[in-house]
Amino acid sequence: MMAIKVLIYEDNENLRKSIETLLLWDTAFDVLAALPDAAFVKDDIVALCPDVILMDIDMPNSNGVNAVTQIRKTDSELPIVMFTVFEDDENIFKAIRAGANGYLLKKNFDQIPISLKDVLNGGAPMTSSVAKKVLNFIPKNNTKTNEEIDSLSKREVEILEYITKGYSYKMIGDELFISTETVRTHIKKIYKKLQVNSATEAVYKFTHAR
Amino acid sequence: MMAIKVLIYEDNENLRKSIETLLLWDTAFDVLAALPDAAFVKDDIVALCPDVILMDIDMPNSNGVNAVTQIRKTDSELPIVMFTVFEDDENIFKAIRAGANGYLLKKNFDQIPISLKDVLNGGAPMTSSVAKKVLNFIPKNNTKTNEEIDSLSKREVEILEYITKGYSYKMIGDELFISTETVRTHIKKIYKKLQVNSATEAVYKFTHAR
DNA sequence: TTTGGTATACCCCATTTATGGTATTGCACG
DNA sequence: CGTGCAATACCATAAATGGGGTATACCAAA
Repeated sequence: MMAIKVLIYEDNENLRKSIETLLLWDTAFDVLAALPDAAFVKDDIVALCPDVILMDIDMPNSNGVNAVTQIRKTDSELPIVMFTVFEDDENIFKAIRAGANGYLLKKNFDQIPISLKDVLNGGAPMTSSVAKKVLNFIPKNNTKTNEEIDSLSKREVEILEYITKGYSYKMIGDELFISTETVRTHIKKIYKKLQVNSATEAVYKFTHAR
Repeated sequence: MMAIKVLIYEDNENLRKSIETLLLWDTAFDVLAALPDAAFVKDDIVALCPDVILMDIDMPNSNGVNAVTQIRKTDSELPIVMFTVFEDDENIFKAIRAGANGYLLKKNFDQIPISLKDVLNGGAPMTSSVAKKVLNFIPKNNTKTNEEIDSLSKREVEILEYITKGYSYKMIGDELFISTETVRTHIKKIYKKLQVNSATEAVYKFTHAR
């Protein structure tokens, strides 16, 4: 079994050394480099060919999330585990959207080896508190049905969808082969049913239901 | 410390007994009931007042995901951990959207105690292979940045957000303590930058970017 | 220092939208 | 066979919005 080639980005020197030491203990790993700065992450990858990357988020002169974005521009597969103290929605969301594969908190330092192995096996290692926040990013089924919107007829929904796309009354009429006046009649009923009095308000209610 | 009151739904009798036995070993738990069917889940909850639920997905006469949906109609907080062999996107997605808090695979049987404790502490216990699939539900950043939207100034974005919420020019002006005319000036620039000519069009472009 | 971008504010004018009506046709449900 | 609802269409009027200007103040970058 070949050793897993790891590339580490972590600006804190003590922590960086600690991670190296931790991984040296485990013969499964081969630390290619442990760098304090991800400014040249793309060059580093070309030069070192890592199997997996451990990436801090907060570093001077660079940002771990940006670094992930950079990597993903050329390599969509290389597993990346974020390693950070940040546990807020914003950072987690940004990292995931940038294309990170795992999200490890610094307080779970000891989980580094298992997480790196895990991500290489196609998993997405993350602390369960982080997983909780990830779940929150997924829109839930709204159990309580929206009466106002349900009361709209099929035609009304159709017209509201055109409104949503920014069509004017005239454009909608042309599209549906009905007069502008008829479009207006439908819209008046829509506004009554949704209890609004402008297109943007109706769109807001409509798109924020469910 | 009071014991954690657990309610179990699992149609397979052997497995059901095994789970009970496993939790009996751990004095932290108090198994209220282990039922083969979730048909009367809402009544069960009212009668037993569990702290946490372990829910199988595939059961005769009922479905674990539907059961979660039923529960969420009246209780949005009660922690629910799914316990299933299904590892496909479809089932995971449905369960999460229905409002499940954790997703445990039957092959990780031994993780039941830690997962139940975890979910009660606000975590979202899940196997990392499941976490991986959950991540896939989150839309990734489009590497190609939207130049039009990026060109908007901070103030312009702010105003566009009010437009999105259905505010009229006057309401926006009142909200930001600027004149309606200034709001109009901003909006004109927004339309120029986004190359649109109505509020609904702008909102459509804005909300459909990213 | 000049230039460019941002934020502020006002004017005029044409178009679009919103609100209030009225009216016909067709279809489904009791 | 009415009654109700959906879908169609038109009229009048008022309010809001969009497009064209012009102008000042501030700040940062060239």
